[in-house]
Amino acid sequence: MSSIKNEWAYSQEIASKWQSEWEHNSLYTVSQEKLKNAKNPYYVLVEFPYPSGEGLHIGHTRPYTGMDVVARYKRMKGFDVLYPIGFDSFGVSAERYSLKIGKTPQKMLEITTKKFTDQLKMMGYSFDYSRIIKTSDPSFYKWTQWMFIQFYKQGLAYKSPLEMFWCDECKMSLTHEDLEKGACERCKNPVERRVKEQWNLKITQYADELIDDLKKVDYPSRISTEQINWIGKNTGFSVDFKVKNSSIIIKTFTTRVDTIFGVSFIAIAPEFMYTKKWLEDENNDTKDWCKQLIKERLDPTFCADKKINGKKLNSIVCIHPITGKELPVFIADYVIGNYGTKAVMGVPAHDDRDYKFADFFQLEILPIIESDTSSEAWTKDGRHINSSYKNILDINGLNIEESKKKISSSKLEGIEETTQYKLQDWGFARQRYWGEPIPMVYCEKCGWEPLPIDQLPLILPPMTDYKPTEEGDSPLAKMTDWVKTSCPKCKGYAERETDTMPTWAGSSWYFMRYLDNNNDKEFVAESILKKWLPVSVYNGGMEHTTRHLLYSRFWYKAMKDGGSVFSDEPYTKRTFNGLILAEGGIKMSKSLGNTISPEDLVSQYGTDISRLYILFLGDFEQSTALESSSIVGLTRFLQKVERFSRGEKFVEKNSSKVSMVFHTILKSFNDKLEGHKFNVLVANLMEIFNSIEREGCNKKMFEDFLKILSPFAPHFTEELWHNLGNETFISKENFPLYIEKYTRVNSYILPIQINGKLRGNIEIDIDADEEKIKATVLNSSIIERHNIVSSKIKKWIILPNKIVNIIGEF
RNA sequence: GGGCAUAUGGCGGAAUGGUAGACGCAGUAGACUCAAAAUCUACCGGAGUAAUCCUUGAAGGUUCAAGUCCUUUUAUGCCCA
Repeated sequence: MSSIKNEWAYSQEIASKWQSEWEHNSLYTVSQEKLKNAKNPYYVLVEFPYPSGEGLHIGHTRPYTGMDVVARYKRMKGFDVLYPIGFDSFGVSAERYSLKIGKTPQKMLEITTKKFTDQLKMMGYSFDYSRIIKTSDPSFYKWTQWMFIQFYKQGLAYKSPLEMFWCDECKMSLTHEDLEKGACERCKNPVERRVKEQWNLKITQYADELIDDLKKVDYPSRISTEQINWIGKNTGFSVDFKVKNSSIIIKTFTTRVDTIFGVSFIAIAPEFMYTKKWLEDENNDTKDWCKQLIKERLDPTFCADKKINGKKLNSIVCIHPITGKELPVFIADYVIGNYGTKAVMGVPAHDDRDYKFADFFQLEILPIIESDTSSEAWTKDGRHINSSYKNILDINGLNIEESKKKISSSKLEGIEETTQYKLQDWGFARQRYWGEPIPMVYCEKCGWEPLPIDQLPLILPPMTDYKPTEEGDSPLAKMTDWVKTSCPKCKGYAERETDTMPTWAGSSWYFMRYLDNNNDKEFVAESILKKWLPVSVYNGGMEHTTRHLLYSRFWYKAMKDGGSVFSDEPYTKRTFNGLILAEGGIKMSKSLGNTISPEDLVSQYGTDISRLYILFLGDFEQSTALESSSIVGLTRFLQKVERFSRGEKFVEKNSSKVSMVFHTILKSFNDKLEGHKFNVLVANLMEIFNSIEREGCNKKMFEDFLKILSPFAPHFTEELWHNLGNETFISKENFPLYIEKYTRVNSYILPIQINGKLRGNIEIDIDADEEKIKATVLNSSIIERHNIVSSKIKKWIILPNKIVNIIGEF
C-alpha cells in the first residue's frame, strides 16, 4: 500500500496509553449529576450498531469518526456533550448468527459486544462507555414493553388479520415494508402471502403530522422528500360500486372523480379480497391466469407498467353508483396489488392505461371532456360533456376542478372525499424468538389485557430450541408453561401472546435511555428528558432515513400524546453519511474478498492516521471508495508535525503571512465542521501546517494548531502536547478563537477582468477606494497589453476585495 | 415508468454567482547520497518559444461575470413502482 516505512506504527502504543489515561480520568464520561446540571447540553447521536460476529465494520467508522470530531470539538467549545453508544442486539441477524455458532443469543452477545466495545475504544472514540445499553437487556426492554402498553391504552395498538409475506428460507413472516422488490430483503428469496392475526401500531393516524412536522426540524431536503414519498399522501375520492345481487361493495379510489360518467368497467387486482371467491365460478383458463399472475408479481423483476392484460369475470357485474348502469368487472394486471383499495374505476377516455385496456377488450370509450379520444386518452383539462344524470348530478360545462368541488359538495351516496396513504399501519409482530415479548395476555372472558407494570419486564424465557416452527408460529408457542398464565383482570385462565416485537421497536426509542440508563423507576427522569431532548444532531446512513426515522418519529409523537415526552420531534437535526465502498468503487463483500476492517487499518497505520484517512476520503455525504494512496500523505503530515514539535523552527514572532493563513482558516472552521466538511478540514489543517513549516511560528501558535488538530488526531496531539511540557489533557483545552485583525493584511491581489474574462492582477492597498482602484488599473500593464482605450470603457464593475470587471468595446 | 442525487486534471477531491483545479496522491527535474530509500527545492489541465488562447459530461439561456442559477439532453448511482 504505502512505500513509506511507517515510523508511526508505534503510535499504537501511544494510542493505547492515552486511551487508558482518558478512561482512568473519566474524560468523556458524563456523570448523572453532571447530566442533570448541564448548562449547555449538546447531544450528538449516531446510529447504534447491531453487534455482529464480524465486529466493527469499516462502514461504521465513517459516521463514528466524523461525529467523534464533532463531539470533541463541541466539548472544547464548552458544551456539555453527550456522545453515547449502545447495541441494537435483538433481531433476526442475532438470532441466526447464534443458531449458526450454536450458542445462545445471550452468550453470543456477551462475546460480540465486548469485541465491539474494544474496537470502538481502539478507534479512540470519545463515547461515554458507561452508558452502553443493549436493547435485549431486560432492564431496557422492560420499558419497550411498558411503552407498548401505553400505546395499547392510547388505542394505538390493535390486533387484526394482516396480510403478511412468508419467507420459507428464513422461516419468517415479513411485512410489506420488509420486502425488497417483492422478495425477502434478507435472503432475496421469493415470498408467499399469508394472512395472520397480529399486532399493529396505528402509524397511519400520524401520517399528516409526520409530514407537517418536517417543517419543524432541520433535515436535508433529500431526507424530508423521502419521508414524504414513503408516506405517499394522495387526496381523491373513494367511489363504491355495488356488486349486483350481492352485499359486496367494490371500493375504488380515484383522483379523477370528475370522470365518473365515463366509467365503462371496473378493474380489480388479482390480490383483491374477493377475487378468490369469485374465481370459483370462472373457467380454468381464468383461474390459472390469475394464479400465475399472483406468482409472477412476487418476482422481483416483474414490472406492472409494461403489461396491459386482464380477464373478465363472467359471474358478476357492478352497479354504477349514479346511473345504475351495469358495468363489467375485470381482473387486471395493471392494478397494483399492495396499495390502496386494489380496485380502480376504468375511464378509458381519460386515462392512458384504462384506454389501452378498453381498446384491447373493445369496451366503450365515452369522452366526458370535450376532446378527441379516437386514438388515445385525453388526460388534460377541459369542459365536461355527457356528464349529468336526472337531477342527481350535473357537471356538464365545468372543468376538472369545478367538477370535483361540485361532486364533493353534492354528498352523493357511495362517493366520498378521502385521503389515501401509501403508508400502512406498522405490523408490529414477528413470529420469532429473539425479540421483546409482547406483554399482552388473552383471556376468554376479558379479551386482550396488558400486563400490569409490576410484572414487567416480561422476561423472554430461555429456550434451547428456538428454531421457528414450520407452521410459522413463534417458537414461544412451544413453551406451554410460559404461555399459560392468569388474567390480570379476572385472575382466570389466560394465555400469553407468543409473537415478539420487530427489531425496529428498541431502535425507536433507544436514544432516550442513554440519558438515564440505570433508572429502574422510569424509562428516563422527566427533568432530564426536558433538558436533553430533542437530540441536537443525529447522524446515520441514508438507508435508514425512511423506516427507522419514520418509526422513531411516530413512536416519539405517540409518547408525546401519552404525556411521556415533551417536544414534537425527537431529533432537531438529521444528517447522513455516504457509504464506504471497496477500492474501485464496488461494494465491499465477503464473497468478493475485498473487505477491509478497521483493525486492518489500525494495525497498519495506527489509530490517528486511520481516523484522518477515513475523513479525508471524500465528502462525508457522498459514497466513496477506499483509495489507499492518500494514506501516504497523511502519514507524512503527522511525521512532519512531530518533527516540527521538537522546536527547532519555533520563532519569537509570527509573520503576518502565517497569522493570516491560520486565522483565516480558523474563521471558517466552525461552519465547515457544522457542515460535516471533514475532508476539507483535514486539507485546511495541512494548509495551516504547510504555512507554519515554511514561515516558522511561535510555540503558542503551534500549540493552538495542535488543539485544532486534536479532535481529528486525539492521541497524537495529546502526546505532543504533553511533550511540550503541558500537564493537562489537550482534549480538555479550550478551542482557539480566530482574531479578525490577523485575517487582514496590508495589501492584496485583485483580479482584473475585461469583458468578463480574467486578464491579470494588480496588487492594491487594503483600504483603496474605487477611485484608487480605477487609477491603479489604468496605470497597469494590463491596459496596454489589451489595447484598452479609456474613452471606450462603458462600465466599471468594482468590488473591492473581490474583483474588477471593465466593460467596453475593445 | 416516477422521485432524488452525482458528473471538475493521470487519480481522490476543493471552490458564499467573482482568479477553476485548494489539499493529497501519482509524475518530471534538481539537491543530498558510492547508490537507493527517506528528506528537501522547483515544476506539475491542454496548446504555444512567448504574448496569448482553450478547458468543469453535451447543447442552449439568464448575467458585467456561470463549475455554481434556468431549460433541454446524456451517463452513472440510490430510493420507489
